[in-house]
Amino acid sequence: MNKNPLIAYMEQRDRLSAEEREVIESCVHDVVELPAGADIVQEGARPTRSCLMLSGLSARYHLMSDGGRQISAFHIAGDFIDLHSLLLGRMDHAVGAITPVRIATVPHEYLRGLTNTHPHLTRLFWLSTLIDAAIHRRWLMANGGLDSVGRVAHLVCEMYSRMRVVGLCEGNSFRLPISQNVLADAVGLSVVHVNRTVQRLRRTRYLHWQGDMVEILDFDGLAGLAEFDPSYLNLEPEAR
Amino acid sequence: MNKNPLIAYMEQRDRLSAEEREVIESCVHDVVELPAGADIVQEGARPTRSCLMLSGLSARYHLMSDGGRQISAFHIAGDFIDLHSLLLGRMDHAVGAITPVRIATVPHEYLRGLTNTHPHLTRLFWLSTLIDAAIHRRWLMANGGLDSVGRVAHLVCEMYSRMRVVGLCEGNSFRLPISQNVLADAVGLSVVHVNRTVQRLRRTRYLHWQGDMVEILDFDGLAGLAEFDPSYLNLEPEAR
DNA sequence: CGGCTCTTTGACCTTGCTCAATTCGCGTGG
DNA sequence: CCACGCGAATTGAGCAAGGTCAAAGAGCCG
Repeated sequence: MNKNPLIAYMEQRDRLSAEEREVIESCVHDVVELPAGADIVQEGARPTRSCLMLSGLSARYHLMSDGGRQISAFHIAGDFIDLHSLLLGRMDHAVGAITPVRIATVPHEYLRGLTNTHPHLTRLFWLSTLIDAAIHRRWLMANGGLDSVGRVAHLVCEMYSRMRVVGLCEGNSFRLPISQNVLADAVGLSVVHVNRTVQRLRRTRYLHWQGDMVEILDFDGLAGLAEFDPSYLNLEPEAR
Repeated sequence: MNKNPLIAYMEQRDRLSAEEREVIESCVHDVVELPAGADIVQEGARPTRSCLMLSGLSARYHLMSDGGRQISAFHIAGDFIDLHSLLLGRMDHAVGAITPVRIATVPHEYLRGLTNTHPHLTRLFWLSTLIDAAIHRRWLMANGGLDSVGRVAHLVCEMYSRMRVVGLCEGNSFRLPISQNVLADAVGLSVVHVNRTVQRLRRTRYLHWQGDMVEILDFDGLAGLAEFDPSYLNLEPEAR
């Protein structure tokens, strides 16, 4: 993965002109590294830059009054994690690094400038936030309508599908550096129950899940449990 | 409410030029009425027009394999219910009319044209989809981290806050034409449990809820149950 | 080795689900 | 005016998925 992951992300969805590729390339300028556990953006902040993930895993979350943490999305290389802060004033949630991350920070002025000069690129940026919203909807479906096994299976299917696009899979295997604690916060279950659910999932033989490594053995089987249909990820190139 | 509700929606978030107001006005052209229960957009469709709610209540939903329906958002006057179909190819969910609705349908070509000529308006359209996403996130928080009372209270707080903006409240009262069946599909609980939850909510004396009519008696009390903070709705005008 | 986080297990409890029946409001046809 | 039908609201009883508490392994790093 030498290629800029945002270009990979975009080209999975539409065709880019040479100039557009250059513009995107120029976004990767101010690169920052943060350790696992660090907050990339804090809830309530009013960022003046947006962050593009270059590597690692991060999560959007919100702290509940009982101390619990609810995760509403994971972000991997190629994801613009807080592009929405360009137009939304205050951050209504925080973004934290799950693993060590490398991110490029892009000034809002620069992005706003692009919206005045590059309509097509603007639509693609917009698109990426729309896909985020589609993912949120899917999580609502999964967390509201599936049992614990389905929820976890759904997350695995989604992360697998998204990681493939940006070249983070080897064959049917990928690293999912999500502890069961974090997993629990994402699917809205207790750690104990997540643990038992993962064990049940392993017993299905649809996947191997050992530590960080997940190998998909029967994607269709897994997708069946999760009622997973990847079309919400908009992985087909199309004129946008 | 003679005013175009989309203009009310936009002006709650930013200042509009006279020309922009005109452009928005011109979107309300092809008006359609649909009865309660009708599908406004079907899952899997590839719309060539987007729908703007003028009146009534609609819901985005997805049918689960067990026949259940998971609702991921409600839409009221002023909401662009499938603006995202402009850039996303296939609808990953359906939108159904909960009450009879009046909608304006706007051709995608027209909207796409605006993205080429009106950057500020484009940002505002983008903004409206970002607010939708913020609402999804909030629902994820509520449905994942609150008990049944909190979830229902959250929905009430949100609908109240949103309806006020577009002039659908009288004092502290508003119509919430959502049957307990529909409510159950939105908060991810069974009808029976929703019924008991609503009764518990009534006993708190934070609200009067009789049939369709909800009167908020103690918003802060309700917001406390729901951990509700309206800032995610971005109700403050700001240069975007 | 010691400390730390993550995983796993057991026992018991609670919230919310299912099934089934009753009631209520309201509009329609007789 | 009244019986009837129908969807929505309500209630009761028993069940089950998932939560809580507590403790024991496992893996990893200094």
